[in-house]
Amino acid sequence: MFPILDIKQLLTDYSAGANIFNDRDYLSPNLVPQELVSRDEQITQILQVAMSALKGGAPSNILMYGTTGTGKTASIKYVSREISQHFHDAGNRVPVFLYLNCQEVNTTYRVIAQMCNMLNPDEPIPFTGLPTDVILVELSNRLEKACQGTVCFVVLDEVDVLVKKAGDETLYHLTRMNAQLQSARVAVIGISNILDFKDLLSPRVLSSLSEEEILFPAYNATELIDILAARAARAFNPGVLEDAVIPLCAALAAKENGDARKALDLLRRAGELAERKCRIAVNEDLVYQSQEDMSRDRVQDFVTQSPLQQRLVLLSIFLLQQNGLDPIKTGEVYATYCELYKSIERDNPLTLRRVTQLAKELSLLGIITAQTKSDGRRGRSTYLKIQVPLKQLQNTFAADVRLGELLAYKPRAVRRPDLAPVNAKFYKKLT
DNA sequence: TATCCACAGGAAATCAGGGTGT
DNA sequence: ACACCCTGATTTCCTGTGGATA
Repeated sequence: MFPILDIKQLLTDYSAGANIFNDRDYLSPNLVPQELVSRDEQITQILQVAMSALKGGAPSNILMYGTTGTGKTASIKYVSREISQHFHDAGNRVPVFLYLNCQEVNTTYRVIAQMCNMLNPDEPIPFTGLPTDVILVELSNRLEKACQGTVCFVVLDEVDVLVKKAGDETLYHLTRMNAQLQSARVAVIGISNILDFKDLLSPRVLSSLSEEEILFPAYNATELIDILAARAARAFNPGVLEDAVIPLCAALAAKENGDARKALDLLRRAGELAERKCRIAVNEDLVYQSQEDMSRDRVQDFVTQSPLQQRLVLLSIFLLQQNGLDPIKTGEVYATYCELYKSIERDNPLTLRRVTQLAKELSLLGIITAQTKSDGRRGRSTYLKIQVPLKQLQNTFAADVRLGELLAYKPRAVRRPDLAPVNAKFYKKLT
């Protein structure tokens, strides 16, 4: 017989816990609050530039910088909401704000197509197939129709991702758009997470895009406390947060680059944990636990969602580290990857070039560290090391249908450390 | 001090898979 | 049916490099 799940008991337990949340949406990083903490200066700047364009001046393009969770996106959304409301209330033509996230929309074609679709959803542009210059013409037609006599603000969030991937051609087209338009005008607002974004731009784009630059510094712990307190007052029911909770979330997030998004996430998770555990209040312990959960979930999500090749590369590094190899060099990782790959697939493994690329991606995600060092005559290589708890990775791999059984595998580099280091000829033979 | 190792990583090409208009 | 387009993943080709060692 299966044990019988006592639903009634669970329900009773659950109801006995306090009602933690009043409205958890207030802890969502996507919510644009009524008041933005510590961003008056930046908001004023955006507003000035935008209003000058709306009064008929030549629209200036804006570049906004700052690391993740410093309020860039929230500020621009806040300003666009206020401006739209203002023009609406005054009975004037409301300016158009097109918001695009370049993490998702990351090629010239897609940006232009997406803008077209936002301006006129009734005639969708196919997601591939058409030449880019054709949809550029279509875009200027649609801008002319939709923004007659007013300004279209094109907000390109995470614009650095777009430029890194597709170059600055998109920005070039957009900043030149005004020359072709009769009654509508376009202003580009680029939001970048990296501070040296301008280095990625060619001079022809740089001069027009960086007409106005606005810097968003990281929040310090005090500012984060203000932000959290304002949100928590609406998100939680009175009395459920212990006093130390908000300062702790703020301190933990301040340590990690002053990321408000992270601070909010931490607070929300702590609340959810209290709810699940039927507690009557949120305390420090729950915050620490949530922090652990966040790191675990991040790794788990990555491993379960990434493609086979990426998982194999991570597994190779894991096995080498698990078996005590130190340091772990790219060459050994590649050899191990090939061994693993051949044991589960018949066709060719990836080349070394691609595997180094995948390893680089792992290090960008913070799952491993990669440090390039020279061993003199024994060559130059990158030393890799896993940054998350090995136990955590082991559990995640163990649950992987395809890779679970490979956990017991001992890489050649571990079995026969006496063998000569792998070299270019060796790789040729493998691929 | 010139050499040489074991890669790093940029650039361009290729491939397969999804489309388009005529 | 055909010529042409866009995309993401990958390969191919290549030049560059830090520093122990001959």
